Amino acid sequence: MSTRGMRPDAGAVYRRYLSAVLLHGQASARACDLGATDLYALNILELHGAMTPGELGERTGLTTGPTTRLIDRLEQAGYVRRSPSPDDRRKVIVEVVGKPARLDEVMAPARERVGEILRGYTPEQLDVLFDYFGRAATAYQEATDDLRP
Amino acid sequence: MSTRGMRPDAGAVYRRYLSAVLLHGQASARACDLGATDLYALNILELHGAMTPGELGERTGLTTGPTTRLIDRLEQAGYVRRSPSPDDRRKVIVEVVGKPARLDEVMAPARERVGEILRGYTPEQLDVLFDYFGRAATAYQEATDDLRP
DNA sequence: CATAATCTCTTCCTCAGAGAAGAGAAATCT
DNA sequence: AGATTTCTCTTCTCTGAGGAAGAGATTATG
Repeated sequence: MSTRGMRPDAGAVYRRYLSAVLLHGQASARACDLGATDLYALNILELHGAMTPGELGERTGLTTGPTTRLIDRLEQAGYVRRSPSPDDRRKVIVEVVGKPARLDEVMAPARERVGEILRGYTPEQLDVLFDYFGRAATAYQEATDDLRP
Repeated sequence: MSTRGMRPDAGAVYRRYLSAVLLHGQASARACDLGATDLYALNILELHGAMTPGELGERTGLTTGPTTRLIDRLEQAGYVRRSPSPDDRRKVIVEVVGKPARLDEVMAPARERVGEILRGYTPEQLDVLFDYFGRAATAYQEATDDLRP
């Protein structure tokens, strides 16, 4: 790739990168029979930490009924655990107890390939990359939060 | 990903980054009422270019019936166009005719934030980042292809 | 040619997942 | 204490996506 200044195809490169990452994520979810909403909720729980069913329902956009059954599915599959809230006995805390093993397995080839790529960079270049990863993660997280109406 | 020799939290940083990107993608799709499979198919068409319903069905893992209706939905919404194959009159070519405007709109805040971040790097650092984007896109694409059984 | 294979599309059926409404338990407010 | 509000969970219903089987059209094969 030609990399001089702000190259004119920067947007195209980034779009292709984003599409490839998204497609791989979707394909991975499919490969381990995880429903779209279920993985969505798992991602939320991993990024924001444990929360109540109410908040999870709000973030997923589901009403209380589907939220309960969503948590049932995740709990059944062993990805999530319900525990009583210490300060409010009506509430329940939902926390991730283990990433789907199958998902890790399915994503392993991609991780290996990315690892291979990263090993090709110098420590200084890796500093740049991981600086970007950290900042971009926050940026996407904020942008996602802003999407909630 | 193997993170030997890198900063100890490299794996965690990368996982958070990946989760944030995936979650934002899912949230964006939701925000414009695109079904998970529909967006999946659109991503495939964008990354691999025009193809026949048969190949699209193979890549999405759908049988012919659902594939036809998937294309119907995308065509109805104006994202995709059917045209007859010139060399085989049984075949149909499905091609992306326009990215969902609403999706672009929904993703704009994230793009703006990422653009802001990228503007903070020197040209040399941008070289590293876009070199990575290009390589990683190919890596994820290959890993996704390997997922197909 | 005639038969088989290929490709898309249609039809019917099934079922997971989402909404609505309400019950029960617990906290909060007079 | 009694009343209201807040949470979670249950039940019922329904929409919509996906699978199976087959029709129609076209191409390939013997």
